[in-house]
Amino acid sequence: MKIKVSIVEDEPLIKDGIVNLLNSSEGFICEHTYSNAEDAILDIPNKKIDVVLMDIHLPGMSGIECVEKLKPKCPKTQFVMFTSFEETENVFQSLKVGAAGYLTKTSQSNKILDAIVDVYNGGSPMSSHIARKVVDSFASKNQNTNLQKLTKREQEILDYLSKGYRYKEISNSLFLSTDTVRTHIRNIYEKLQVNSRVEALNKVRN
Amino acid sequence: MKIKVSIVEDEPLIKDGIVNLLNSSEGFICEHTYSNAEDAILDIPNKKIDVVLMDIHLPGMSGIECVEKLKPKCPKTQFVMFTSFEETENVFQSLKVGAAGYLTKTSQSNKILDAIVDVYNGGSPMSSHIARKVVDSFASKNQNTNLQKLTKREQEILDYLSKGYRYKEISNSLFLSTDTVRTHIRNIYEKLQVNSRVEALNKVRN
DNA sequence: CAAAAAATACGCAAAAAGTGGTATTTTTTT
DNA sequence: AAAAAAATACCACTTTTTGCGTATTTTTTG
Repeated sequence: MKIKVSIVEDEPLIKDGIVNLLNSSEGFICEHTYSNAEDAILDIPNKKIDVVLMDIHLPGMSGIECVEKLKPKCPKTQFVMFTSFEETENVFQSLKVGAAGYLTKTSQSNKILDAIVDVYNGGSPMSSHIARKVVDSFASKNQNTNLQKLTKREQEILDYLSKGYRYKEISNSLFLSTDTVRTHIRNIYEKLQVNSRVEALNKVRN
Repeated sequence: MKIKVSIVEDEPLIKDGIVNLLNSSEGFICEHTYSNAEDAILDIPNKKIDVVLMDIHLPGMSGIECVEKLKPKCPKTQFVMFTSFEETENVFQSLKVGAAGYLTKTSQSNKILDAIVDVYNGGSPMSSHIARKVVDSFASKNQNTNLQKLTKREQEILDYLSKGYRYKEISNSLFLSTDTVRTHIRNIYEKLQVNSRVEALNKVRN
């Protein structure tokens, strides 16, 4: 089984280079290529492509937008961004909209093939620097200063609020009177400077 | 400038091995070690450690919890998890609570030193497989099937709900009657099978 | 063009949430 | 031991949300 690869790249030299590399390597096949995002969006959903190499800088629609549109239509297809330099912010954005990894255009042939096999097997090829950005973006949400203002009990009750429980349901769950629950909630709102559940949750869930 | 490293590991053989490796390598120094999470929590905040190697499986409190407690107190210190095998779920959890990367205990000496330098320089050493898990966890939030059930207008109104707006505030913002807003919200709840704002938001915000 | 979907709107009633005041007991901190 | 903070509880009142029914106009789709 060969890995079916497509490439979206406007520079013919680079595109042809990659196509040659793929078709002359064992285990890869590249039959469809596109020189802009618009064409790719129209055609890729009709082919069953395993891996798409996507240039970030394209004429017209960017490669990032292109992934954003394509990924929902082809959830099984893996997208690997193809960048000139290590453009941290762009790569980061790409991962957010559904790309699985990225490659720099200066990579050596074997690195490129490795990366394609890697995404195909469920990995995310990326530098450790980008990896850190990604890790940070979902780790930071822990030490929430607003949450720390609340007492244990208040945090517990807020947790029930976040599940959509009613006062009565909370009081039953915690064996308290509803009035006590109301008091706690009033204090929570006071501390967080809000006047409703949703606002309170927004304050603690960044 | 040497990189100051600490290690939290209950197995003396492994711990001593690492300490030896570090102190006999150029650019590293390891003066403080701990054989359990509790001791580490008490002492590490007092030292200015650059990188902590943290075993996941410790007697008593786990290494994951240990990072969770320590990271807020020492935001500049980088934590690298130290695992026996590639335990995907545990590593993933560790990253969530503040670790920057991980190492397997079977790594070769030079890989270990490389990883320490890497985190110290702002990278996140990890396999491409773990990287994918991390990427997925923050990318998935896009094609939310529940959100897709809603019409444009309904999504727009849900967006206001998510900010804690009242019916009146929403209708004023959109130049609608509050009754129309109510109807939309009723339909949103119907489609999402919920009976309150918070529940609706939970359905679309995974 | 006909049918379906989406967006608009009104009314009534009940349930839930939010506001304000007050107070006692338990736990923690100084 | 005294003071402060946290957890508990009750009452009265207002505002907001939710539930259910119905209906017209506009837009989209087959």
